[in-house]
Amino acid sequence: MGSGPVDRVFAALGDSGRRELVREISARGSATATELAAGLPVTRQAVSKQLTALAEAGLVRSERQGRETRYEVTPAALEGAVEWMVRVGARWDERLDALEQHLSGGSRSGGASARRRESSR
Amino acid sequence: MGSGPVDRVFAALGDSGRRELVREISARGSATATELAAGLPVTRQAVSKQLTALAEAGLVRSERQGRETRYEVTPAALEGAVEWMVRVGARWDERLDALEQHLSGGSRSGGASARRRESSR
DNA sequence: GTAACGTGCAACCTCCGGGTTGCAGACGCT
DNA sequence: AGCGTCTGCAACCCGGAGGTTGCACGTTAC
Repeated sequence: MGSGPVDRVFAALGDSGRRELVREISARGSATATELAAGLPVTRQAVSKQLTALAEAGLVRSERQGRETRYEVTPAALEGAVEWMVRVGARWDERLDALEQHLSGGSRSGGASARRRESSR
Repeated sequence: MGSGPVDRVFAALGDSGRRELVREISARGSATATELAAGLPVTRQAVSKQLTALAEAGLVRSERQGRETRYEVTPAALEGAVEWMVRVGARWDERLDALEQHLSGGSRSGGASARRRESSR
């Protein structure tokens, strides 16, 4: 049923704290548990535990460098989740087109360079 | 921070049971709480409660017809979630291209016509 | 060597969300 | 009207997830 990797991704992203972590790591490029915990009202262990969960979901990747463990996002895991959403939506094609336009700001050639960073809130 | 509508969508989709409900409603086109509960090992009230949560997240829409309340999916709410994922991914553009190819089976010209309905399970 | 930093593991606590039971209110049918 | 069905609301139970404290191990700096 839903025991595939997609399930883990959704479950992992279901928590706002973990989402915040992913977002923060994505913004910094990479980060350690201690670094992330410094800017949060929680303990390092809590962050570490969440990072483990995210890693098991395939959303982040841990890499030990010396005495610290750096984490970086691995967006590949999101593909399955997106696909799931696409399957759920009935007439999605038009929406996907609109989404491309919306995200790329009108032209898909620029790509990452046109990436905008304005917060959604 | 993450108090936007996107947060609710992710939180709602974070539960496998709710995901299953969305999936089932999407497959049937529309359904009632009692109908859905019939094929599940849970009570009608449980389903109803989950449907309420999904409705608050904007993923489904309730509409009362006579004495029964039918639910149908509203995929529009997923856009924000997808956009969030896109923002998280750094070099996402190539992945998005690959995703389009993957989803549409190679050609995006057909659009809705190329939509596939084979279940993933 | 030893002190300081960063990490991982384990036990414990607490709270919230999913589920259930029970009941009362709508609506449809005859 | 009277009965059966579908629904919504409220109170309650319980397991698990997120968080914390405490400690031990590896690593870098002095």
